[in-house]
Amino acid sequence: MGKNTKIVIMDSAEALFAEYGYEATSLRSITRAASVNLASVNYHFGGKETLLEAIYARRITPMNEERLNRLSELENQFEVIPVERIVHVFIEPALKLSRDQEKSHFIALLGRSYLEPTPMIQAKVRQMFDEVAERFKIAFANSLPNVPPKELYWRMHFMVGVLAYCMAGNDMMRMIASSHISESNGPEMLINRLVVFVCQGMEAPVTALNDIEMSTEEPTELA
Amino acid sequence: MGKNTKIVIMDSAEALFAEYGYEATSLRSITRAASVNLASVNYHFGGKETLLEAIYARRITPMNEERLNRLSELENQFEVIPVERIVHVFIEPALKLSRDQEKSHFIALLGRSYLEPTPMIQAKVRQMFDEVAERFKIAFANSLPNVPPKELYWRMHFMVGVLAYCMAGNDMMRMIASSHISESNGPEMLINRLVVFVCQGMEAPVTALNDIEMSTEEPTELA
DNA sequence: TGTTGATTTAAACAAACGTTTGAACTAGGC
DNA sequence: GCCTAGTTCAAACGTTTGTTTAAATCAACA
Repeated sequence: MGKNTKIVIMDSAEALFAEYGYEATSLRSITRAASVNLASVNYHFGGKETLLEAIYARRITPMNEERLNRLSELENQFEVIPVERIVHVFIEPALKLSRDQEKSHFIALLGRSYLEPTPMIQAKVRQMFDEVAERFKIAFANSLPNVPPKELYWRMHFMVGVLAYCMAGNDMMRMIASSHISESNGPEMLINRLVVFVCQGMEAPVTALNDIEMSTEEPTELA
Repeated sequence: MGKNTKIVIMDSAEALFAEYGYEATSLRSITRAASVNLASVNYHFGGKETLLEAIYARRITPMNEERLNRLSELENQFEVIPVERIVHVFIEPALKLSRDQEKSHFIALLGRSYLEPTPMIQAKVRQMFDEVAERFKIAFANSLPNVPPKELYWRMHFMVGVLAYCMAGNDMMRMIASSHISESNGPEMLINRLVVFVCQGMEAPVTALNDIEMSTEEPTELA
């Protein structure tokens, strides 16, 4: 029966971490929401920090596997993969989780984690992310031969940034959840819009970089 | 002499909040870093939460004023403002603060604040931001007559998202700070790259939205 | 049925938290 | 020089935090 306790704890903690943040969520509020004893967290997970790691691992691993599998499919299917497909395969496995009532809490938690200062969180998220980033970097490089690697590096960061923001769901996801937006079916619409937005940025002509050498009006105030 | 104490406290708190987060930073660590008495925070600011509000107000107000002033200049200068100029005037006043050693801490703090779950922080940041968002929304609408308002709404969110990510400086800013990247002068390079990236997304043809109706491979697992 | 190992429980732990208190101190104005 | 308002200070306040302990309970096998 102990297996069930672990799951109940992770579910409650996941939701509370997402809503109030890791630091602001106490083990007491978690165990109260899960209707288990306070000591259960330390017994099953070792501590608060290890609990968080377990929560990350539970969702991130399958999500990244899906990203990589679907990227492999694209590599088999195309000689040179259209950029939209790469972007879509990167973004969709993350944002589609917000459809799932059960997993939607985690996606908000993960979105925030990208900006979280806590070193342990930083390390954990980065480690799990770098693994897929490398694969996608290669894929992008193949589909965007005109974009130099260094430029690609930055644009991928931008992609991750806006994705993290959408995952965290700064009232954006909440607005599409509350379906007073008549058109289309929730997250799908957001995903499509985001893919279009990111693709345009990824495919931007690199020569345009120096075109925007506009007058900064005021002199630089520090060296 | 009390004025100085307030400033020293705000400076230390700003840096610590940025590095460890609001919840994880104690008043004791703040006052220790500032070399003032523990009770000083409550005496001068009323409490931890009010201290944070004061820190926000100190930097956000002038930043937003600069954005609005420079947008007004553009409105006087152009019949129809080029999109890059609007994007630049929105992004630059924020990211240029990371050049300033003193204010760079705050910009990281603010970047995170966009995703912060704490309700008080959410409210404060949104309130101070909505004021400028409305003005820029109008400006964008004028310069992008082919983009419907609802679409514009989402794209502006994307812009804010990727900007927030860059502000928070998830090791990106750290990499450009550590100048082992030979080319160009730090934040300027990031600003230009980000402007290009965002502009492409803002100007994306709206018809492209439905072009990306790609096979989602697996059936939607929930309704 | 009795015993063993795994799990749950209530209670307590020391440490750290934000905040409050009242006395000590430091200026200017009369 | 004293007095007053503003500020600093050490100390303590009551809570809350994550973690630990040891007894109680449970499930299953011999």
